[in-house]
Amino acid sequence: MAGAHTLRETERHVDERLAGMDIDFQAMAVTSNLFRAASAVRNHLERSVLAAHDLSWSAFVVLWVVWIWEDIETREIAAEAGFSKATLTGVLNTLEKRGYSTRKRSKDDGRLVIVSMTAKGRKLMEQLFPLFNKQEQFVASALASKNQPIVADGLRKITELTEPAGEN
Amino acid sequence: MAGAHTLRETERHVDERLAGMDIDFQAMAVTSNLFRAASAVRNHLERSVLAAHDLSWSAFVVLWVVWIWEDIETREIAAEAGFSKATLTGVLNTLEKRGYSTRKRSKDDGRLVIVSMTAKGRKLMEQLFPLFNKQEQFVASALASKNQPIVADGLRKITELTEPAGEN
DNA sequence: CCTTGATTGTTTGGATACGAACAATCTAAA
DNA sequence: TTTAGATTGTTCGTATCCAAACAATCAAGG
Repeated sequence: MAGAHTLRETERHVDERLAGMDIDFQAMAVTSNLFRAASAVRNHLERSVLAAHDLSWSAFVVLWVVWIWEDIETREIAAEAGFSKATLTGVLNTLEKRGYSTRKRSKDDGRLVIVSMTAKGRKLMEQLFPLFNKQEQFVASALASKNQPIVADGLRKITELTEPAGEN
Repeated sequence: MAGAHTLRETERHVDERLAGMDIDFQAMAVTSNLFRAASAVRNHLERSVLAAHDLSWSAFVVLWVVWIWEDIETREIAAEAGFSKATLTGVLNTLEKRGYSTRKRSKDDGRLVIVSMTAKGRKLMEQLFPLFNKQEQFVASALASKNQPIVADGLRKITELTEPAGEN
């Protein structure tokens, strides 16, 4: 369990504190459960898959994006992975130091940097991702199969609604 | 939109790279959308509600837990809020410095520390939480009302499945 | 009473993340 | 050609977060 108290205890305290305050409890449940789930799943995946390879969460996300897109511009990686370009610089330094990826300047535009995967990086992902997906299956197994698309679509709609247009 | 590419583009690339690899795409969608949504919603709530009061995410979570439970032990706060006791120490220092909460040693057990809210902290939450909940409503409005409990329950089940027994 | 082991909050050291400032580069208008 | 503004990746300073080590306290058994 998450907290030291049961759900029912928590509900009672919340109801007391918020009595007469016109609160949307259903919406509250959606967001609070969203954060708990994301945190729990991230920890689970880090421990069950990434820790053995000493990979941080963001390092794995970057590896994934580069693996899928191959020869991708760094600005695109930042957008896909969902964090700032400052953070990306550090992660790429680490990955490059370990020999998983390489950087080269774009010939068409001297400002851009293109990231590629090394054979070593590709090998890692070919080994790692199936294990990762096995754990994703475990996570999704908490849901009835018919509910999985409903949850996935709902989360995607939430993302689209709340995500600002221009990131970085 | 999240990335620089459309969903359809991404799907095509993913399918190519993972051809013949026996991947559960539905489970992959659940988890990847989970992280995107959590990150987007957190950013949205920080910008739309917390930034005006210069409150970090964890500071708000701690305020919330203390507000709901009143005179709560720090170990319980950490468990409810979902982060380490080391982090909690720093957050409580900040909140105390701003006059939102206070600490006192437990009389029953000299190891424990009890956290209480000040009148100033209570006032802040009474003003802040309704605004916060309004934005939670906005977030949940991405879902059809009948789907909101399905998503909330699904996320709770995912949390229970993946969260380890003893935290901290 | 004394000792051993467990528990709790804090401190410390290191990893991670971001905004702002910066240099290099491109674009477009004069 | 020259100049002014935009864009991109990196650097720098700062904030956040955690695991491990630590000191204080409690509980239990002799």
